[in-house]
Amino acid sequence: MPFLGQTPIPSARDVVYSKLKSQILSLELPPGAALSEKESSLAFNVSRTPVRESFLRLAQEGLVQVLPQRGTFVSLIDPELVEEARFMREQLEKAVIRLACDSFPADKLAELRANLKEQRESMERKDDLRLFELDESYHRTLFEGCGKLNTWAVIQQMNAHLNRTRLLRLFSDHQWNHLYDQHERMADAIEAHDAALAESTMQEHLLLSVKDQVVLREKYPHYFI
Amino acid sequence: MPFLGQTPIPSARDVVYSKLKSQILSLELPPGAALSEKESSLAFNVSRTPVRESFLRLAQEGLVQVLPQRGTFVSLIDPELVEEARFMREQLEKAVIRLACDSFPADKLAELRANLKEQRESMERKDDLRLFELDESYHRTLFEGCGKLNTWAVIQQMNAHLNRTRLLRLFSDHQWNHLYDQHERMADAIEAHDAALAESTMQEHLLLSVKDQVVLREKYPHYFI
DNA sequence: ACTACCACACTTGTATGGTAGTATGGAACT
DNA sequence: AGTTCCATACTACCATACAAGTGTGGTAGT
Repeated sequence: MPFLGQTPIPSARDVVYSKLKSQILSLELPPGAALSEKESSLAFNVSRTPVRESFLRLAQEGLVQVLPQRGTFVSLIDPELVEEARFMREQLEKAVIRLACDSFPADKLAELRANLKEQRESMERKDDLRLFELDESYHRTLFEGCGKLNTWAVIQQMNAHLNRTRLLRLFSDHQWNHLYDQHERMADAIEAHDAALAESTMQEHLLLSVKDQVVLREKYPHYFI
Repeated sequence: MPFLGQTPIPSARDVVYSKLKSQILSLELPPGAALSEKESSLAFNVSRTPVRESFLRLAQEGLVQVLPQRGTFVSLIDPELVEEARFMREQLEKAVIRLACDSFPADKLAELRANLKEQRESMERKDDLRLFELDESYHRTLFEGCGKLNTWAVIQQMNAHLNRTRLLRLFSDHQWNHLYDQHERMADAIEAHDAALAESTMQEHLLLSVKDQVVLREKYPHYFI
C-alpha cells in the first residue's frame, strides 16, 4: 500500500523536462540552439520517448520550436511575446493586490513580513540567488492570500519568457534596495487598505524589469527574432 | 519541393488531440470518464504513441488527469479554477478595451462593425452556433486591434474550462439580444474614446456567463469536485 | 566551370513489445 | 460470514524498430 501523500517518484520525462527547461531559461542553451531527440536521449541516458515528450511540452510552452523532419530549436526571444507577458502580469498583479487591500488573511500577511525580514538578511549577505527566490515567494504569497493560486501558475508559465531576459539582473546592478522598498510599501498598503497606493507601487515594481530586455538585445542581437 | 506557405499536413497526434478536446468540451466525454491509450488508439485507428502524446497535452491544459499505472480520466470541473479563469479573463479584457479606447485601428473597427452586422443577421436566422463563433471572433478582433493576440491565445486556453459550463447557453435562453447590445455599446465606446463606459460594459458582459455554472452544477453534481 | 542528380546522413513521426505498478475478483483460510 | 491472499487483467511508462521527410555534399554529365 502506498504512503498517502507520498511524493510520486518523478518520471524520466519530468527529469528531462526540468533539466532542459532550466538550461533554456539560464541561456545555457541559447536561443536558436539545435536540439535533437537522439542526442538528448544519449546525454540523459534514457530512450527517445521521454525526451520527445519533454520536447513536446516545451514546445507547447513556446520555449522550443519543433519542425517536423527538420529539427527542434530553442525559440528565439520574441519581444512582442515578452511585452505581452509583462502586460498580462501587470494587469493580474494589480487586480490581485487591489483584492488584497480589501481583505487579506492575517497569517499570509505575517508570511509577507517574515519574507521581508529574510530579504533584509539576504541583502546583507549579498545573496542574490536567495533574493531572487524570495521575490518570487513574496508575489506567490500575495496570490495565495487572495485564493488565486491558479492565476499565479499561469503567470509563472508566462514568466518563462520574461525570465530569459530577467536573468541578466543577477549579473548587473540589481537595485535590490529599490525592490525591497517597494515590497515593504505594498505590505503596508495592504495592511492600511490603501488600494491606490498598492496598485501604483505594484506598477512601478513591475516596470523595473523592462530595461533588462533592452540590454540583452544590444548584447546578443541574434537571440531575438 | 514543398509549396511555400502550404498548410502542413496535420499529424495523427493533432487529429487525435482536436477530436478528444472537442469531445471533452462538448461533454460528450463527461467529467470523470475513463480514457485509455489502447482503447483510443483502436477508436482512432492509430498507434498508442500519438494518443499518448495527446493525453499529455490535454493533461497539461488541465482537461484530463493522468494517474501513472492507474489510468487517465477526464478532469472534474473545479469551480475554483473556473472562477479564476473568469477572473483572469475579466482583468485582461477590461485592460484591453481601455487600450482600445485610447487608440484602435480603423480597419479593425470596421471589422467589429461588420461582425455586428452579421450578428444581427444570425439572430434573425436563430443561428446560435454562428452567434457563438461571432462572439469569439468579436473579442478576438478587440485583442488583434490592440496588438495583443498572444494574450488572446492565453485566454482561449483558459476558456477551455469555462466553456464546459458555457455550452449550456446553447440549449437554454441565450439572451443574445442582451449580448448584442453590449457588443454594440462597446464598439461605440471605442469610437468615442469613452474608456469608462467600455470597461463597465465589458464587466457586465463577462458576468453573464457566471450563472451557467450554477445551473450545470445543480443538474450534474457529479461533474464537479 | 557549372548544373542536375542522387546517395546518404540526419531529423521527427509512428508502431509495437516489454516492464512495473495498480485494481479487482475469486479462492482459501479463519 | 468475514478476512486475507493471490492470480489476472488491466494501466501508463519506457525502449526500440521502422517509416518518411529534409538538407547536404559529392559525383557524373554537359
